[in-house]
Amino acid sequence: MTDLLRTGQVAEAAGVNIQTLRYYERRGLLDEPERSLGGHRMYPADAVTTLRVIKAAQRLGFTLDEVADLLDAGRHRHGTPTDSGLQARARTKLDEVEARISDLNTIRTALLTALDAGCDDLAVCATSSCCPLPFAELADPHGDR
Amino acid sequence: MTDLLRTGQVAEAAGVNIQTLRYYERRGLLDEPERSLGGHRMYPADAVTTLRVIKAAQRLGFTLDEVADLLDAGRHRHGTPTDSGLQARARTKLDEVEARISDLNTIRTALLTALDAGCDDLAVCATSSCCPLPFAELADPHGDR
DNA sequence: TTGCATCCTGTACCTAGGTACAGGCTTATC
DNA sequence: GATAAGCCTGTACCTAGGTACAGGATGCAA
Repeated sequence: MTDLLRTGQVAEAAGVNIQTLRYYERRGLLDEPERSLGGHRMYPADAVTTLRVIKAAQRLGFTLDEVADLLDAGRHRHGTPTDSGLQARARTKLDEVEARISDLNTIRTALLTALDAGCDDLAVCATSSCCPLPFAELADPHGDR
Repeated sequence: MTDLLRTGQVAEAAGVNIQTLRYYERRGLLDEPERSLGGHRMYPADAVTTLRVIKAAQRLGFTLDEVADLLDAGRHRHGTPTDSGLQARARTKLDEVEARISDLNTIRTALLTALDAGCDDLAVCATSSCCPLPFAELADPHGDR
């Protein structure tokens, strides 16, 4: 009952779009807030904190699904000693990030090689066996961050 | 007239989906091939090479738009001495890749920090000022490879 | 000539993480 | 009570790089 915030205030405070709030609610990242008699959402102050946590986790490379999981794990653990799985998940994510860095280093090396060799036309390089560019190998361009 | 290939043969040889061939044609990456009397596409053998070049450039981190540009630049230069712009573009791409690596290293450090500090619940960390996780800073999660 | 594999076009769908818009209702201020 | 700002819902759209499907035509071998 104490100082509830309206959608616009929460969005402003957390630095996100209003639509994003509703999107996160749909995705299960944000609890459904109370409503005013007229149906307007009324958020407790800690919704802003939750939003900040979501943004921080995203910056660490977690997808929204993973963040939802993480928040959920934290919530269903009031009383139990510790371990929300955050440690394990962070380790997994660290592995992913390191793999990605390693891929990018491979790409970096290939680009340096191309610069070094003075490659000037891909179509030509592809047929002149002297070009050092790897036209078959190279890490899977598996997208993602 | 010499040994033209059908869609399925080209796709198979280059290791891509048939739909992808048509998609690349629409995007301007692949020249429109000749057609049989009945309207079936008939590709020259070097279409396979072009596809391999496209895939290689993608692995180097170029988007399809950039690859289209690169191929085009190569084509409109039959006769001129050198410089298709590949060198300059490779340098630009190298910068992007290095920036991405640096971002990921920042993320990596943050994850290591969280592991080190034994952080166990994001929601708790966010409110306990002793948590070393950066809830505001950190590189823009700018997506992309 | 039959039959089946291959190919054609057009259109819709997929992931991820949102953003935008239309049309209408609520809240707050004067 | 009027008016403007803010909020509601539902739905469509965006990027990037494809993939899938329906319904019909073609190519090729027996």
